[in-house]
This record gives sequence, C-alpha cells and structure tokens, in this order.
Amino acid sequence: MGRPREFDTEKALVQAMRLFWRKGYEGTSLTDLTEELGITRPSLYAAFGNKEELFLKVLDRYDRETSHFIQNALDAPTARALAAGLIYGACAFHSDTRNPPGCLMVHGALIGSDDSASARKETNLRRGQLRNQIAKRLERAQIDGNVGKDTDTGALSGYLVAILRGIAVEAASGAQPDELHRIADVAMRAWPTQ
Amino acid sequence: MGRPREFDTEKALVQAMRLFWRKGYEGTSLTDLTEELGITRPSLYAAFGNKEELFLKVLDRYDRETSHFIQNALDAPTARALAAGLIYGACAFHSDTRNPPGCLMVHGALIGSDDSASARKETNLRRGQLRNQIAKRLERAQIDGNVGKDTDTGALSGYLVAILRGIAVEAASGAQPDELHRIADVAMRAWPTQ
DNA sequence: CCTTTTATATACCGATCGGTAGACAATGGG
DNA sequence: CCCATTGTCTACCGATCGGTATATAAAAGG
Repeated sequence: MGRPREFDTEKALVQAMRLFWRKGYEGTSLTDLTEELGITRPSLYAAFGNKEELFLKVLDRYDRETSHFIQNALDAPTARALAAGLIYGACAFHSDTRNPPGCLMVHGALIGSDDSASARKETNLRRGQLRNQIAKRLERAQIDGNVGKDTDTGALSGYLVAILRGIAVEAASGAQPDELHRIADVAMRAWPTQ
Repeated sequence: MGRPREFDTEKALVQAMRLFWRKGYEGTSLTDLTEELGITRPSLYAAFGNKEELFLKVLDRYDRETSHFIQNALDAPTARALAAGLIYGACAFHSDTRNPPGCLMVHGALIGSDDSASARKETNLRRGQLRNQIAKRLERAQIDGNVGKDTDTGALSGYLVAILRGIAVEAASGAQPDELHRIADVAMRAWPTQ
C-alpha cells in the first residue's frame, strides 16, 4: 500500500553505478545522481538511504551482474584457463564501449578523503575477497594436478589481481583495446603451466 | 626586494606532494593544504598560483626527486635489468614507510569530476611519456642485442607500466612488502630474456 | 468519504569547496 | 625617511557539498 514508486529502482541503480564508475565515489555528487536518474533528492534517499549506502548497493550489483567475467574465470576447468579468463576477460571488459572507462573497484581503492573512509574500506575488503577466491581456486588446481605442488599460489593470485588493476588503470587512462590485448599476451607469459 | 617569504617553498612543495599523494587531487582541500603547510590561503596562492598549478608543480617534483627509481631503471645496462629495476624498484618505493601509500600518478589517472579534467590530462600525459621512455630504451636494447629483434617492445613497455600501476594499487589497498615482492617475482617471469 | 501509508516536490539547512578583496607588515632602492 | 614592492593577515565571496523539514499527492483499507 501507499503511493507506488514512480521510477524503476533497478534501472536507477544501474545508472548510479555507471556514474560512480565514470567519476568515482567522491567525484560523483548528489546533483549528478539526481540529474542522471531523473529523480529528486528525497526520492533517492527514500529508496537507497544515503550516498554511501547507495554506493554499497552499487558495488553489489557490479560484482553480481556486471563483472561476471570474473565468475566465469573462476569456473574455468584449469588454472591456466582461470588466468586467461581473468586477464583476457579484463581486456574485453574494459574494451567494451558500452562500459564506462576504468574500474569501480580501482576508483574505490583510491578514495582519499577521511569522510569517505568506509567506502574505501568496503572496496578494499572486496579486493581481498577476490584474491582469496582466486587463491582457493589455485589450491584446488594444485590438488587436481594442473598446478605444481611447490607453486606459490598466494603469489600467483596476488599477481593476477595486480595485473587486473594495472589493465584497469591503463584502460582508464585511454589505452586502446589492441594495446590492452598485447599487454595481456605478455602478462600470460608469467604463467607457470601450459 | 619586497617583503621576504616566511616559508620555504621547496619544503612546502614536499608537504603538498605528500598530501596529494595520500588523499588524491580532489580529496585534498585547500584547508588541508594550508593547515599542513602552516600558511594562509593568500600566501599559498601567491607562491604557487592556484590548486591546479600547485598540483602540476608537485607532479614535476615527484618525477624529478621522488620516484627516481624509474630513472635508475632506465639507466640500467640491460633490458632485463631495466625490468627488474622498475618492478622491484616499485615494490621498494611503495614499501618505504616514509612514503605515503599509493601512487600520485595512479591517483591522478582516476580523477573523475569535470572541473579537474586538466589535472587528469596531465597525469595521463606523463604516464604516456613513461611508456615511451621505456619503449625507447627497449628498442636500444634490441640494437644492443639483449632483446630479440622480433620482440614486441611496445607490448613489453605497456606490460611494465601496467604492472607498476597494479603494484601501486595493491600497495594503496594495504598489501604488505613481502606480498608485493612475491608479486614482483611472478611478474618478472613474463620477461623474455635472461 | 476518511485515514493511513508511502512517494514526490519545493525549499531549505549548516558545512565546506576553491578563490579573493583589502588592510597591514616587512623588505630594498632612492 | 619615503616609496614601491612583495608577503601575510582577516574576513569574506558565490557555489556546491551531503542531507533534510515540510507540505502535498497518490495509492490501499475501512
């Protein structure tokens, strides 16, 4: 009951995500958001809480719906397929002209001001979770036998996350798709197994 | 002639650099700056122009004085020494507790708001210059013979820059020195020559 | 119709943003 | 000593920041 909401919250969440993605958390103002979403401030606050809660909801959606090349990679059959899925997946993801340049997570990592500390903390947490997921997958691959028993899976997962971030920063600063792809080819050479 | 300046502009520039480095361009306010530098706004404007000009001066100093591990790497005798100098140099740089976490350039790459566009443009420009310097050095190594004639030097230089960015982002989100070092070990395995 | 509930719109809040006007203080040259 | 020059100070500017009080509009239940 009560008056029905006049906008689609799911669609609004996507619009907000693209805005944060393009301009970062601190660079996106409430005025930016309300103009893009076509709603007024009170409506935004009633639907999503405040700016910070909206950002957290956006992060959820980004993980769940948008960057699912990561999930695909984690489901790959071998460790090498995992690495290739992540690295080439990131290239494709950041080359897709439908996506804003850069990476929501990298933006989040670099939030500087003190009053946005919790947004930074949350993105750092999620980056750590990704690393753990990759590490777990590599340990499983070690048991399966397609990664050597003496391989430092922690180092490999750290490397994968780092190169993902590097590709994202390069893309954000204007690197072209073929450039990213050539970087990916080099990055894959660090991989220990065929 | 005229009244002498009561603060050391060089020292102030370093303090400003550390502030931008920690909090990013947009995250650093004039109030932050004047409090840290211990001077008033008119003094800051008289000495450095405006916020943007101050940032550009800070970038110059960062390139010239602070991140000189890059220059050292470029002066290394072989291509492999160049790569190692860059990658392990970045680890040491971001592990040095005297330095703020993160990287001024990565922060600059991700400036989102429209009125800071020229600061973003400048950092992107400098990133491109670094890539060119590395590429030139690799081409010279190709002539010297310690890099194969069929090697894609553009791809290699892109890869080096990307891994530097990745290491910086990881460091900014709290990665420990040994973690960075293990990432560097993996990253070096992509290098084609011994 | 009337009440309750929820969403919308207008208009505003104090705080902070980057930047500056104008008065005053300290130096060097004449 | 006086003046031109430069730096520092207080106090302020309009704009924008994230967030909200208040009134009204639209639905459901009685």
